[in-house]
Amino acid sequence: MQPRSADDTGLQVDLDRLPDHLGYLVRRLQRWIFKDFIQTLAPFDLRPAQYSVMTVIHANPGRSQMAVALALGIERARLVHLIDGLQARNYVERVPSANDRRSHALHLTRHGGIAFDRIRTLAAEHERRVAERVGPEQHKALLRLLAGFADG
Amino acid sequence: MQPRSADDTGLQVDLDRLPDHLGYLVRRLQRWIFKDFIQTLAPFDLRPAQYSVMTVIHANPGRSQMAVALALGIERARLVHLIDGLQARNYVERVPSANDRRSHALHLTRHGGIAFDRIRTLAAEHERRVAERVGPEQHKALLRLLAGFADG
DNA sequence: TATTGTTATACTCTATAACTATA
DNA sequence: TATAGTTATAGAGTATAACAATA
Repeated sequence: MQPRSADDTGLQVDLDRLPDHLGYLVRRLQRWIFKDFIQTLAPFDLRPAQYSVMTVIHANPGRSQMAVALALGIERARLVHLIDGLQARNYVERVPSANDRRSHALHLTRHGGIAFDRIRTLAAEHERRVAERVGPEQHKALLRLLAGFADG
Repeated sequence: MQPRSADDTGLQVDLDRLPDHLGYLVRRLQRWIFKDFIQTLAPFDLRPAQYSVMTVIHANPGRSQMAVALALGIERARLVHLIDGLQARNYVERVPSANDRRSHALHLTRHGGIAFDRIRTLAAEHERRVAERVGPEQHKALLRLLAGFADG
């Protein structure tokens, strides 16, 4: 085998000022976290966005798609497809709203509620792995530092 | 105008345990940061991934696409398109490698180097806005907490 | 046999615009 | 006029698989 060359993969690469950009660090962490979430939730084939939608519907039954979209910072056009998918799996139902015939009241179905119990268990397991990865103290510090940040 | 109804947008929405998930908080922060980055760099129409690639090539001229891809955690198939775009704008050039005829040595062009100087200025301006948004102390704390995290 | 760059495909997510039915 | 939901489109990013040239 040849000695590795000057432009080879094996050599260290200088990231220069990238680590001074919070966006760079945050993005890399987020990718790792999402990858672990998706793997952990693989038995339910549930992605982070779907989990956040189910969580909000579970905690706020009867709210409209707009309310959920605004709370999560998801485009309402995107939420349509997310709800479509969850509805197709019989996790979520759109109930005609009594007050405003334009909107739907969102609820978890019975099946969705039962699934959500187990989904939550896996999500908690995932979070333990995140804490382990970044360090328990760092995990607490990060939750505290980022608490209440809304990207409005 | 009617009083707002029970499932209306105006009411508070309970996020339940979402804020205990680091992934949720990190994702929302990352979206805000990227949005600001894209706006700030709009004069160059440069996105975060393109900026990271130019930064690494600038700091490590002559390295291969694989080396850059590994350093940034970008799929090599994806990097092909990123380099294509930067090359089409005459920011980056692929030079045939002397040692390994399979690979290209990546360099910023003269034009790319000049642009990068100004791009860096805008990126620093962006970072000041990030620090302002999360708070200067929190910004420092976050950089320290996330330093060295690699999503390998 | 393994690696580099490339092409191709599929899916997720973001961003917009336009349409409908209601308000 | 404005809003809720929907449909459609375009682009970025991720994940794979396969191929040619080269190691």
